[in-house]
Amino acid sequence: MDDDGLSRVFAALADPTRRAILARLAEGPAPVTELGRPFDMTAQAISKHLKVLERAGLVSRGRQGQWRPCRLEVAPLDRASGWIEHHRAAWEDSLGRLEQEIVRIQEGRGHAHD
Amino acid sequence: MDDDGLSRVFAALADPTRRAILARLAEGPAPVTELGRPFDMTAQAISKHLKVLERAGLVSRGRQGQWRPCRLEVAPLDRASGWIEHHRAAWEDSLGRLEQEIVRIQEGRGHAHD
DNA sequence: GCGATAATCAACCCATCGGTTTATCAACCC
DNA sequence: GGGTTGATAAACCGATGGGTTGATTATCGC
Repeated sequence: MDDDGLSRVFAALADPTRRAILARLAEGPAPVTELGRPFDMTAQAISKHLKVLERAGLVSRGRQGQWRPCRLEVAPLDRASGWIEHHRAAWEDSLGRLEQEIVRIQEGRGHAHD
Repeated sequence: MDDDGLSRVFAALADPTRRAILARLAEGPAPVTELGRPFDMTAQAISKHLKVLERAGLVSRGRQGQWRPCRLEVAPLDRASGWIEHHRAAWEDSLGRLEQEIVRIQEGRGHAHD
């Protein structure tokens, strides 16, 4: 995978187990074993998923005795969502321009270059 | 990769080349060669990227003579962005509940169970 | 100190990814 | 028809991804 930040975030989101972990963390911090409980998967696998999420900046981990509580970090989510929204908006705009273009043509002025 | 829709969308977004292609398509439809022009990459590689985007539902392709014009499809972007926003909102809510909890404790009522 | 629990590290397996090269198909132009 | 251009298909390659087993570290409770 590519090592730029946005790519890491999207790649981290591209796995249902990791999305479920994030969904759980959105309800509040939790230690690793609790995060892994719903899944039919070894603790090591969960640990790997958490490392992916951590490298993407989506979770941060504390240390509290023998537990390593995980917290959701929203900043990368914002950047991801921001990228999507930005380009969706650009698409809407280009649709708008196309509409105007059609209107201009229908008004008999041909394709615009004013 | 997992074959559920959201995973395909996020996986498709997890590559800078594909994001650049989508960014270009947000400005309006384009044939394959034009999409590939900015990249130091064979046409076959671009074709593969487009297939990934198509399987994710992010682009649709027409046929117009020897060209295959590609269009951006926003519906999957909406679903992706929707997933993110939904869980970001859940996180804000849980922060809000935590704040209220703290207020309760500071008011000397201990941790709430009323 | 000792056993149990939380979590990670390391090595390995197999499938998929991103890219290439080579070959093929389809449509245009003369 | 024949050559050129647009686009894809197929086979291959090195790297990475998601999962496992086995061993290791650290902390708790007694």
